[in-house]
Amino acid sequence: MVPKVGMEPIRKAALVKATIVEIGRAGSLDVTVAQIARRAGMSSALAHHYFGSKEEIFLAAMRHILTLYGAEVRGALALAEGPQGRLRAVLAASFSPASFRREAVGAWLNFWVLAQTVPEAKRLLAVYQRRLRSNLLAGLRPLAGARAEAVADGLGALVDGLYLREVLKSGPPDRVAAMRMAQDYLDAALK
Amino acid sequence: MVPKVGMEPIRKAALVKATIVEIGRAGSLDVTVAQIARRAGMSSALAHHYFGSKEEIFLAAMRHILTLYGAEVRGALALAEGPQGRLRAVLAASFSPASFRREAVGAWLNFWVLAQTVPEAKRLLAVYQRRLRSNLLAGLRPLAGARAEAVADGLGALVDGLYLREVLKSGPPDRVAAMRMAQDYLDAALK
DNA sequence: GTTTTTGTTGATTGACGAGTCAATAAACTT
DNA sequence: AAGTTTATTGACTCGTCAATCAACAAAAAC
Repeated sequence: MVPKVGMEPIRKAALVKATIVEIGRAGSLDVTVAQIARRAGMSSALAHHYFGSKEEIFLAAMRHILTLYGAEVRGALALAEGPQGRLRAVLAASFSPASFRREAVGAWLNFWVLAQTVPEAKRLLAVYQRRLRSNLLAGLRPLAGARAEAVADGLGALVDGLYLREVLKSGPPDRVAAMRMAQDYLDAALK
Repeated sequence: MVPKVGMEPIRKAALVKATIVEIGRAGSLDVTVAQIARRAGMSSALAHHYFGSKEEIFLAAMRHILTLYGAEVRGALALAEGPQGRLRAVLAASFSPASFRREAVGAWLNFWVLAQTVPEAKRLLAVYQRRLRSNLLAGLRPLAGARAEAVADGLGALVDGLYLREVLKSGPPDRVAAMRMAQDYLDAALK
């Protein structure tokens, strides 16, 4: 009830976070703006005021998740040494506690659905795929030569598949198992 | 306008087919019963009459896709010889023209979303996963021994991932490429 | 100190959609 | 032939929800 100045970024961040939580809870994009706004501690009118439309809210949430993931990758890559280390770093980032948590994975799946109808969502997902691919490729070329591309594509699909399966599993996410599975693929492909 | 007897199975089949088409078109589960009914050539009231609710319609569509896939696998398996042949057969069925077509893949993704909220949908998807796993396992045990389970899980995730990626791609589905990628994984794992 | 910008919400609008119902008609049953 | 079951739909109810609006309050600008 006490309006303060400089709220915009705070409100927007709160809405983005609330959106991911709500999508994760609902397990679908059937989440009302009112729900999101309530969780973020404001009226739905305010949510519309800042974002203009529900679609914009979703897109902002997507960008947030992608940004988070990007940061994770950069961070891990900075410490990595050698091609093998770089590859491990990329995989570790993909299955990091922050990225591989229930909410985020659930949201991820639903963003995939969103991408089928909203071009901007498709674009964002394509950016993610390209980035993953080129990161893997950088590590793979010295190790796999001409086969690097095929391995990168396979590994990318495997990572996505592991995310997908995580959604259906009950119980807490098992990052270690997922990580090992990706690593096994890599070892077998490089043998 | 001319009621005939014995329409129930015909109407139901038409609705199921229309559901898959509409979900594929829309790219989401935001499809109205009226849309589905119109495509199936009847009123929405009739759709409700036969299925009771929208959710039941979705579940019937899921069962249909799973049944189709199951038949495909059985058919391919009948002709297969030896463990290698059986594995190839399972993969061929997974990427068969009927299963790996746009509509079906799009519907598949959305059923995954449905499984997050509708227990019966989750159960159906679990059945599919178990079946795929045990089919792969049968072929893998003679070839991979103790590592069979890990390979089956990895290959299963890869197949799901390839489906997922198909959704985002533009252009017609490339069954051959998907098939090769799965086969490469297999070859590498068995090496 | 008045005007403008920024923050905020309750109330309302307008659309849409799932599910129900009453009514009509043909086809089987007895 | 009367009664029951199956097929079929147009019209309606009831709820939900995205988006808008009018209004109020505080801070910043002038």
